[in-house]
Amino acid sequence: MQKSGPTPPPTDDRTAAPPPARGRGRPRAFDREAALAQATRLFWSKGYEATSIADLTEAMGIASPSLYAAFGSKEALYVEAVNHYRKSYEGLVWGRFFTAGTAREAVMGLLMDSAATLTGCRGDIPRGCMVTLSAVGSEGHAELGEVVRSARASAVDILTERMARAVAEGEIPASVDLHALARFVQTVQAGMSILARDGAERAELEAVAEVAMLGWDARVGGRPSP
Amino acid sequence: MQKSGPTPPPTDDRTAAPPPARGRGRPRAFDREAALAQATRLFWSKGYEATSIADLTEAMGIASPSLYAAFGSKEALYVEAVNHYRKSYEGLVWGRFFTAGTAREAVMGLLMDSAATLTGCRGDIPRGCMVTLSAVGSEGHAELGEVVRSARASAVDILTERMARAVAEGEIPASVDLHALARFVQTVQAGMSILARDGAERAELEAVAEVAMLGWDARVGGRPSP
DNA sequence: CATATTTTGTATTGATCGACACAGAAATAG
DNA sequence: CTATTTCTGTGTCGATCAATACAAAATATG
Repeated sequence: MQKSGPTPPPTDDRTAAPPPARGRGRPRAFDREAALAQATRLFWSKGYEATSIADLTEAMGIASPSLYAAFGSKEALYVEAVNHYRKSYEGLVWGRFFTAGTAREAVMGLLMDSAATLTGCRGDIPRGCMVTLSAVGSEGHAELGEVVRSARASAVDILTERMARAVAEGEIPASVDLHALARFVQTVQAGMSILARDGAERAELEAVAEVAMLGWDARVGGRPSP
Repeated sequence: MQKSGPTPPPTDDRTAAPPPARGRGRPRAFDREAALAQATRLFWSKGYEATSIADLTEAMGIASPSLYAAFGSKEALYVEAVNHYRKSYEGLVWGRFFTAGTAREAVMGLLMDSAATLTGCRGDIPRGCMVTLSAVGSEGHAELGEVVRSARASAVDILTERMARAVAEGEIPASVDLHALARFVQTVQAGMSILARDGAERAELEAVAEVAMLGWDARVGGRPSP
């Protein structure tokens, strides 16, 4: 028995479906991406622990063996859901951040778009940020906690990098504590997720963003830090 | 059979142990308050869903029938735990708020004490605010959601009332949007809980609080809102 | 003392959890 | 066609969930 065959690389990397090559056996009867999107929405609105396999199979329109064959386990499905969330929805919040000409406009755009997106004003999506709210509820699941923690860390990294560029371009004085400023923006955005989940309206969060930008201006445009 | 006896009022109100009158039967072998404190810590750090009865009985040092006899159900125990949390720990965060002479000092004290308390720098307590973090994870438990939601609402009420007093005393111009300002402070404090749960240090949150106070100053001390 | 009342410890309850066995169905390969 | 491979649907696995039944133990009352 020849152990050859174009065995596609054993797919050790999670979250990546092997090239969509159509295999040999019975074809899958459901849309994997659509099912993943439904699972994402469910995890997003209910959290990891509170979402059961029964909830998932009902929302995804498949039976549990199909779920396990396609995604492996509940934890692996959650990891894929987080990645799907980031690819599909983070642009709503971070879009203007990357196109803005100044760091101030970038942060302003981030907070304003957060106010709109997190309150569900961008179509029919759950309230709050899936990654931010995963800070709670992923206790006791080390691997999942690491996934969402690194996602949050990347956000603060992006903020810090953008501000460092602004320093290099002369927009922000070199004396400003960029880490504190990035943490401040992260704090406001994280708080927005909780307020939004609690029912706060878009206009309220926009007013919060405006006050936050006053803090930004005072720190950046004002005198060098004490 | 005479239906008399000094039946203490039927204890319809939850969370209130009837006057510690020693009843007739076998005395309870554990300290109800101490057991409640342990349950509070567990709910606080793991959340409602992720905390099982087995976790609770182990931490409280009792068997499940004793738990149910003393507290009624998991939901009722959680409600008592939230009240215990508020009575025992909210003072660490809100203490200076009520003794401060000005609204600014009150808010500054609130945020600074939050930075210290939420990072566990006030003794051996879990990170983050139990009430804030309950915004997530109490989905699908209507009654519990209402308890923690009203607790959060009372926080923003307290903030607004203090600011209204400051307006009456001339500290804050009447033109300032108090609701937006209260929401801003609530947002920063809520965000701090998430950052703290994520591992942020006290000094980082204090730096965040300082930037937030710059926003306060710009809004309150600055020109009347645009 | 005897009796009533309450708690404790052991052992379960039915329900639900995540995950899977198995056989039939649907496709490709030879 | 037959053989092989893969997916679907039914049914169910052991573990754990929240919540109790039951009887022995411990207190108060009479």
